[in-house]
Amino acid sequence: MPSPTPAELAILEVLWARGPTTVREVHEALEQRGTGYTTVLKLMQIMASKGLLDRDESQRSHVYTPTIAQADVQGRLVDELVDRAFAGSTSALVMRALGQRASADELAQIRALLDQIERPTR
Amino acid sequence: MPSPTPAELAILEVLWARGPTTVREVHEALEQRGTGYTTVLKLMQIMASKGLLDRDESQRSHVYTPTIAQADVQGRLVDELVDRAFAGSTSALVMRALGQRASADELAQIRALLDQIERPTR
DNA sequence: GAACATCTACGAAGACTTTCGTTGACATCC
DNA sequence: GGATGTCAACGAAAGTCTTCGTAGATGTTC
Repeated sequence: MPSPTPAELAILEVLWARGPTTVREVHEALEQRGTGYTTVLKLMQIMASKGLLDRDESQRSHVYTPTIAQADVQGRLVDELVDRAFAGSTSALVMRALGQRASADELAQIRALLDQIERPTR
Repeated sequence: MPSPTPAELAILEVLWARGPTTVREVHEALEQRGTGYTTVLKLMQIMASKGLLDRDESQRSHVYTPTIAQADVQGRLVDELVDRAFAGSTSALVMRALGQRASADELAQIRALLDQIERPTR
């Protein structure tokens, strides 16, 4: 299954947030982007044919559902970036990200995650 | 300046590793990919016209140099991914990355970085 | 200097992504 | 049941990315 393109990702975000959704609803959610209705429709049809979405045609307005979890897609995209731009080093990516846009709160969150990974609850 | 495409990034990696380089050298470095010589040449010409590379034409074999630092490109790509797939949350990306492929060594590295960020040397 | 190799330049082709206009089917409302 | 609105389907267009064949210029070798 291919990774979603940027426009596909925007649609997936809506579906992940709302659950099974019609084209109309997705289009309304993406309105600020200015993408037309038929554009969203076409993209979702393509995504269904790629296997990124499931389609329920029992109603006149078809209802679409993502076939992949958001976490899986995020993980895949992270892996791709690590491989393409960080020579496979996850820590290199993390350190670049932290050095760049991390607030104190975020740093604390990450420290907590490290604690949790290294000292798993029993 | 636009972000490099995947093929452009592969070329940039060679240039960052070797410094100013001819097309021939880049092509040889990318040989395992199977990309032809003229493909690499064309890409590097396009990159020069985009401003991603500088070109020294004083020799018959032109010598190319990146105009951007690797760290800058990595930072940009991280920012783009954070915006596209993590709703702008750097820590969400970091936590996804850590949960996924981080070895014990890498976790220790990151913990050290956190220490350094939060307790800067004076 | 003729043959050969190397290099740049150019154009074009194929794939993919995103866009939307148009059409026809279906539903709803007076 | 005719007008209006909503929907899916389809085709096509424009843009980008990647690829490479061919041609012409320049250098090298014998």
